[in-house]
Amino acid sequence: MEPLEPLECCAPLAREPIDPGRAAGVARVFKALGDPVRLRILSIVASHVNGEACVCDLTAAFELSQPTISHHLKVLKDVGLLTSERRASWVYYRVVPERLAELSGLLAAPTALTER
Amino acid sequence: MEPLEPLECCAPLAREPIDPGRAAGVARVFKALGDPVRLRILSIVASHVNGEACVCDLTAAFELSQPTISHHLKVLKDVGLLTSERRASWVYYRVVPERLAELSGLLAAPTALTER
DNA sequence: TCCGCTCATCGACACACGTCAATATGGATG
DNA sequence: CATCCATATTGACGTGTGTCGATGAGCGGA
Repeated sequence: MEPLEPLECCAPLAREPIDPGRAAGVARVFKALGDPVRLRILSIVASHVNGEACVCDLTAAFELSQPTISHHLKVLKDVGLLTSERRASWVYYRVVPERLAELSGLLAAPTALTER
Repeated sequence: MEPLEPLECCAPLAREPIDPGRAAGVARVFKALGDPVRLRILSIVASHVNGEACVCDLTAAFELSQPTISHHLKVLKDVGLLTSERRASWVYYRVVPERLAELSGLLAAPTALTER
């Protein structure tokens, strides 16, 4: 599994049929979002003070084992939605806003034509 | 599986920790997007002339069996991303732009603070 | 150096998912 | 009614995924 892949970029889904290769990359990211626990983790981290949260903050928020939380964090990190930084004994996670913006842009526009 | 659920609505992920119940509903939609074939189907339908495509258009675009395409269409329809309408022998699918806009809004905002 | 704490990895298990061939359904046409 | 075409449903199969307990790895303090 490639570490991050160079960013999706640009054309919204409704503009033209998405390239199969790009579809595979984008699908990986959406698949990572396709789990309730991961969505909540992402939301907790994004809305946390300073925009970061340590693993202990997250394990405390769920009734799930610590390995399970760690697994979900790895999934989100592998698709570039989160980054992590070790500080002393703790590991802090942050969201990658550009990544969210890409996905948002992919889905945007088909309803009200933005310009024109 | 409930047919559509009343629409997600509103607060972006980064505003505050998402409610577990809402997370479950949103995750279902993202999971539907988490497959390359379904992403391509959605994109093909969205960018097709008149904003609609029949199943025959789609089976022609993939090297997959007709039941498989039909299955993916059902998944996308069950989460409210597509609607279908029978016209004579053909069934035409359209995207639900409001649904895409919801998801787009959920992911938006965390990067450049929109107001302020 | 040894211990305790935080987090990651491993191996196993049950279940969900994508795919297909076979079959059913439903409309149009003769 | 019989038949053909387009699409949906069913059942089966292999693979992927979420979860756990057990264990390993990194860091700081006594």
